[in-house]
Amino acid sequence: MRRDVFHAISDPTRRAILTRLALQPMTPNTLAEHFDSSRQAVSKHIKILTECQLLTQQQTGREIYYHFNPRRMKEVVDWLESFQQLWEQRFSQLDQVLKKSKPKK
Amino acid sequence: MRRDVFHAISDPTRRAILTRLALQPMTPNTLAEHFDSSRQAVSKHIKILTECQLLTQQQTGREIYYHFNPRRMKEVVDWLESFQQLWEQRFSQLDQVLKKSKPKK
DNA sequence: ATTATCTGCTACTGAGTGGTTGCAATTTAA
DNA sequence: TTAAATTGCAACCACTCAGTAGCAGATAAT
Repeated sequence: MRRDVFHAISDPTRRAILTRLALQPMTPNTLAEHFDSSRQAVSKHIKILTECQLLTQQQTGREIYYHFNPRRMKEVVDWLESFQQLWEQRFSQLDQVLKKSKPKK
Repeated sequence: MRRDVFHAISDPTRRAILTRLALQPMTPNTLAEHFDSSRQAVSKHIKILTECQLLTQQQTGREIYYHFNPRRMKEVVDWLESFQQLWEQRFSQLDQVLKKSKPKK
């Protein structure tokens, strides 16, 4: 089963959950109150987010607080940055081609 | 049918396609030669990427060159940046709490 | 004119997804 | 001790997804 960060943030509900938990750690129950989805649906999203280490657990009694873990989000940031770099590099190569062809005219 | 950028980049093959096309515009056939997937599979990914405007077409004769369109990728960058901002803001709020509680000790 | 090439579209298949329901385990409250 | 609360897990359902195979339209080559 695929459990990578890109897949995790592809769902809008999961992105909303991440936003909530980035502001404040919460238990599944209190988290579910902020969404239209049921507790079980939210819990399933939490499981996916935990499995790819975007969330960490902190149990106190029967309650479990879930915290956002920014370390894994870096994977996405890194990909985007390298992609942007690639894209800009392509244009600089294009510039070189244009400079080389300029003297010919 | 869900056709947003986050879903589009959730597939590793599609990310590889985007990387290829960011370097150099290509036709589906030549693009498929760089992957293990069949032409039809690649073509399906191209369709998805085109529908969410991550790719643009440029037809010349019977060949269609697909170009990467960086504008839509900004949606992901923006979300990540606002998320990062949120995350850092949370810590600054935490700092304020710590500052307020410090005098008490 | 006929054949080959390039491409998109549709139907199909197996796997995965999001959601719901019910249940069991653990912890807290009465 | 008994009842309520919090949570995770498994089974199920309708839907989507990635991939394959076959076909049709348009263009290029012979």
